[in-house]
Amino acid sequence: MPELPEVETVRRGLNKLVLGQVVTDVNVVFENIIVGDPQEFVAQLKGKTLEKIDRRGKYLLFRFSDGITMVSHLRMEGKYFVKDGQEPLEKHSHIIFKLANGKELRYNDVRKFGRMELIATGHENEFKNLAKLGVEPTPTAFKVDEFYQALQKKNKGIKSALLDQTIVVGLGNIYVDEVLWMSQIHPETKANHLTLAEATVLHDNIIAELAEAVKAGGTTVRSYADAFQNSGSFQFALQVYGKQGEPCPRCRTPIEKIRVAQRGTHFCPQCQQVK
DNA sequence: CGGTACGCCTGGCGGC
DNA sequence: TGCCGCCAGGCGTACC
Repeated sequence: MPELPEVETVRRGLNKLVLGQVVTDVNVVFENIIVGDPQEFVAQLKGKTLEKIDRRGKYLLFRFSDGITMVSHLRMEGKYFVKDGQEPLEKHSHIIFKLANGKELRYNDVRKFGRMELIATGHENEFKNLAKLGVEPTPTAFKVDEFYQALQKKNKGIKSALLDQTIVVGLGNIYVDEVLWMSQIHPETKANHLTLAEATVLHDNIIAELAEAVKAGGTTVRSYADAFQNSGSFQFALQVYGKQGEPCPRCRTPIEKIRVAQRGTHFCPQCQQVK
């Protein structure tokens, strides 16, 4: 489900709902969600206080007392709900954190792709999935000249390069199609063929687009919901994602859908041409 | 090393 | 209506 704006929206919601709560027990219904030994996972978290929730790229970092961080990735369909412990369990709730106030933080994931893992706070970069992440898409962390240099080293399509999270984090299949359309760059253009001018436009659009989507509470295409079970509203701002056959908002040429890097890819064949 | 293909899962939808 | 194949916002791993 989620790209950076959706993960950030979930993070903000959870920070309002469960901060300062003590975990009294954890019920692991589907063990494959947990990386490592599920019993150890439960034992480590019992009695710990949730102090805050951070985010790195699309990963949520739950900061518990005693230097424990729970790294949680929602992958395609993961969601967190906060429910009263009395309420019946949803069909796809796989990990249930019981809280001292009688509520439960429930992790729900139809496709069971999400993963959770405990690490030592401050040692994030010893975990290679976190260590390989690129910069956050903010004006302070994400610099045009570094972006351009990184693209020069990538001998693959720009869409694939932006999806792999090693240059800049946060873009997924929806927002990458949107920013490439905004920047008038074909998704199969080799990353190392972009000019500095093109990279600059793309850089500015990535920052602006993700910030706008965060402001809108994310995008709901299928099933995304934040911690309050609200859906976002940014789907109303999408220009090309899911718009195949509809006229390009810029030139009226019908939007096409093709497969790039094994992903459904939407673009305007007139405005976005391979160079 | 860097690049691409496939597996992980369930459910919804369109076509027959 | 029922079944089947395809598709889905992501990542990690295996293999070249």
